[in-house]
Amino acid sequence: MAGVNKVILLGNLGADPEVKHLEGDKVVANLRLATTEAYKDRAGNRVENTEWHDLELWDGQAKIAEQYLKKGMQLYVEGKIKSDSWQDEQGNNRKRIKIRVLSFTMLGGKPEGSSPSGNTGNYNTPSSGPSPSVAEATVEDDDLPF
Amino acid sequence: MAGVNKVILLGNLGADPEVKHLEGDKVVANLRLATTEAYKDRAGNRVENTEWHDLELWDGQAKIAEQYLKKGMQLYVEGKIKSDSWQDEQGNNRKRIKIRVLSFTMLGGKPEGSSPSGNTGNYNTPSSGPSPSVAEATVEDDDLPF
Amino acid sequence: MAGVNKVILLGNLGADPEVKHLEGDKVVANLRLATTEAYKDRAGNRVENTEWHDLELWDGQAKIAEQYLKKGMQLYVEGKIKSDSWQDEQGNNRKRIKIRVLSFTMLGGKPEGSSPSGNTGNYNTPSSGPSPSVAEATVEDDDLPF
Amino acid sequence: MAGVNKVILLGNLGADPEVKHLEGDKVVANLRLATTEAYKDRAGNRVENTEWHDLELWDGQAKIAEQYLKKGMQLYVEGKIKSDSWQDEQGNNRKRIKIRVLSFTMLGGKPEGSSPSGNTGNYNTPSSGPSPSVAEATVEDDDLPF
DNA sequence: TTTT
DNA sequence: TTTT
Repeated sequence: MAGVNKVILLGNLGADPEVKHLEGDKVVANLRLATTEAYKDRAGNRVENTEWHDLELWDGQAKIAEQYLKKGMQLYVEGKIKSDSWQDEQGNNRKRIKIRVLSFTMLGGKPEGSSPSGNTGNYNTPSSGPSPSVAEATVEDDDLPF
Repeated sequence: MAGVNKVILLGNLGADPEVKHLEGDKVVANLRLATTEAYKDRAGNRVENTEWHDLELWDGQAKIAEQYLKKGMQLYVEGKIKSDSWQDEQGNNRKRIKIRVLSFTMLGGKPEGSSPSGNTGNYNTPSSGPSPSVAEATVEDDDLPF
Repeated sequence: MAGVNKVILLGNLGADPEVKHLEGDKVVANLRLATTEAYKDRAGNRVENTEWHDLELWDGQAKIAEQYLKKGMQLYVEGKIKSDSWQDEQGNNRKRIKIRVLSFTMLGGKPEGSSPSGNTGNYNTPSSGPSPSVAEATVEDDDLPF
Repeated sequence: MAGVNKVILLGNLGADPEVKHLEGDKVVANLRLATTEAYKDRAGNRVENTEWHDLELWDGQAKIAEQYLKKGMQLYVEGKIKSDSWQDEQGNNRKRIKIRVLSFTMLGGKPEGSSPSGNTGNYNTPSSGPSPSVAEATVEDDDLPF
């Protein structure tokens, strides 16, 4: 029976993308995305809970990620859960879950009013952030705007 | 920054729920849900890909799961990704991901290939399926219909 | 700024699809889908609330809808909100909203145990429901399995 | 049968909230949210398509909206489709659809092209934007942080 | 107008 | 390891 396997995330990148160029023109990008949830506990104290997600993007999306995504940026992502299985060095069966990204939208990064100064290597250097022509587009799977 | 961490699944249960009654009236149910995706490969052959998800439900939801959910049933689920971290016997840091269920809806059905007659122990024995009063309701988190 | 406009529905068809074959091989199907919500009011009485949605499918999807979808069937749908504007006979500006379907999954129809007898023209005549080859596939936009 | 009726939107507010304080402490806020989609047409030209959504929030959410939401802000919204029916002045049956908001998250920002300085009356006057205690929280239905 |  |  056909099913549904859908993930929707909105959070911030913990690091710049890690991109690998494979043989046959394949490209894969891995991202770490943090989603933070805030609530009050029984004592009324504000508690924050952060979940880290491993995202995987391929080909056209991976290239866009490589070019535009930077540590700290806020991202909206749609994808699906995918598990990888392998054996570790001790021969144990291991399983890991990744989010295979199907589309994403860049929402910008640190809010306006924050000081961009001193952020060498930041996503909004050298000048003013992602180029509008990309920042305004939702990036679909296998979309190749180049 | 507030984020979004949302999972939507529609699939079939691979087994009856595993339910644990903990101290202090806490109840937890664990479910295995399969979501199947079908597509054609480059050669035009139909390929099926099944992903298995570990679901976790608590308290009121866990009790409903214990009473009504059975292997083979079709389920619509909303929840969020939650990771557990621990050390295994060899002292390795291990991480595992579960779907914390926030609401679910029973859709009936059983997986294809099962025998529609003579389903001893099936979810719709002894007579005619889940009681309407529950089968018709979406089960929200911390909902306690008893 | 790129945005998100996403609708997820799970409900039952109120009627067979209405299909129009337009010039240039274009096909459009219109569906009425009911989503029902049940809750208890303050007095503890069970209340049902049904919302009716106008769905629009095009081309390949429309043809699948024409062939397989029938009144009463249960459907999972993803799409987006689209508004149409026009002037009515009195010259008033009118606006109407439709759900443009991007993918759908057939979940079957009336639950097992219901009597299919006497349902002439029903979705599960003459024998045993939608053909597996289609019932098992999620139908994506512009997907043409014929 | 229990169903699903879910809407996910990410867009910008076209105006400040319209808030009405009703008898019995009820409060309702109406918002206009634009979601913009960009794509290339057959000729390769970039086309933008904006859809406007009518959002409705009640009580605690409406008060938060009144206090913090301003024209131009970027918002992530989850809700459901709700239709209102009435008769217009000519006695025609009319129907209108709103999005009943169940939770929302403020993402900051304002639409491109707006002037970042001299924003009198803007959402980040008089000083520095939404108070962190609210801006960081997702606002759930019937949540009353006051 | 669906479904339970 | 992000963000506020």
